[in-house]
Amino acid sequence: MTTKDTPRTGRRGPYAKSEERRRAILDAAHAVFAAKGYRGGSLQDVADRAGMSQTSMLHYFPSKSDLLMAALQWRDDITGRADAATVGEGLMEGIVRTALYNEGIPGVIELYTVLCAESVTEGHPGRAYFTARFERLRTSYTRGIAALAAEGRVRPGVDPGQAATSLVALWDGLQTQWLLAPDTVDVAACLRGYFDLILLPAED
Amino acid sequence: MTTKDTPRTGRRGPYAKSEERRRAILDAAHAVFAAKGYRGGSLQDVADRAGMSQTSMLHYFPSKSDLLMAALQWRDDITGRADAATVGEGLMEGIVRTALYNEGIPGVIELYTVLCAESVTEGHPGRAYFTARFERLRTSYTRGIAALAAEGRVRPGVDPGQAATSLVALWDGLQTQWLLAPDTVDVAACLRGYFDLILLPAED
DNA sequence: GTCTATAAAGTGATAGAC
DNA sequence: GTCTATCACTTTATAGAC
Repeated sequence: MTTKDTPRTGRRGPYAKSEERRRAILDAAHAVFAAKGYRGGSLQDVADRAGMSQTSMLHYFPSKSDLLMAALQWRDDITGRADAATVGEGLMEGIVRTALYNEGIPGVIELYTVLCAESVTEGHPGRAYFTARFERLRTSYTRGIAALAAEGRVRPGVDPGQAATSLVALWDGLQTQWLLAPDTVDVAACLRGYFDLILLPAED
Repeated sequence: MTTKDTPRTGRRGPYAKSEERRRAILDAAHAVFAAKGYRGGSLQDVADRAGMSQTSMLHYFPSKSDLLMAALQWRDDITGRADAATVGEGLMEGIVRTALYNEGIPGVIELYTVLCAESVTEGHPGRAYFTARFERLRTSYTRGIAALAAEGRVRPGVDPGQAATSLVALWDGLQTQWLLAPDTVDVAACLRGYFDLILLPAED
């Protein structure tokens, strides 16, 4: 023991507070990057919103790119829990339900739309993240559509891989148009329309 | 005559040079904004690429946002001429041909993809431009699909407006995925796949 | 029209007191 | 852990000589 004893019950105090701080920072980073993009949003903007100095914030996330990656991962953790709710649900039902839910949280859509396109620019720290995300989505949807095809529920001539890529693209593109014209574009209806095209009417 | 005479044949000299300069600047701006986005690209970057000082450049375009709008308009003028070539061609043929052509000029796709998403951020000067562009595209494609529907060439149940929105969204989303994984994503094939879904096989 | 010089503000990041 | 102070740099934009 080089320093004075630490009471057992107090151990988690600082950890809990530290976690709370991290959470506040990530929440602020999410809002700032969604509204201004990664390049357009500054550490000062995030710190102001989180209610602390910019240097204190850097104690938790040592660089701006660290903060971006942490914000993206954090959002994944949250939406990952929501995705778990789709177990047992059909591919189409899960996607349409999520699209409807997303209309209530435009900040999340804005974050992904803005950062995704920004990530294709020179030296953007989010590029690997979005590349991997797209690969994962394409693989997942291809499996889902192939499973439906095995049940004979997919229109003949539809290629599962191509339909999966198209479904991801359609969803993202619709969200972009929706952000610019929310009263004109109906994301969920268009996605349902696409499923109506690739799926055959139920047999029973 | 307050100053010395201007020879008639020399009149267009300075205008021609000025136009050449403007063109070089717009070309550089296009490349820089495509590679780094509007917020990520600086006036110095553009000036360096155009081969002049940053202040000289501001003589032609007095502010950064002026430069962005001019670059967008300039590209419209060029692609507008290419679009004129689609007159008399079918909607699908024109779109697929353009998509194939675009694969050869990734910088153009990058510019639109990056700036379009960036334009939904706070106070972005390109927002009105992209909002108007989407409205124009949706209207144009809706007309094209409705015309095909009138000929009985569209699958029953397909709504022209919804299909037009979806077509624009699909194309944009495919280009984003293509920029991140050009060897995996086939934009033209997916677009053809969508037309196969909404169009009926030819009768003859 | 083009330049140098510079203003005026903001950037991400570091040092070190407390 | 949190702060002030500050570094080293970049940003857009202006003033004015030539």
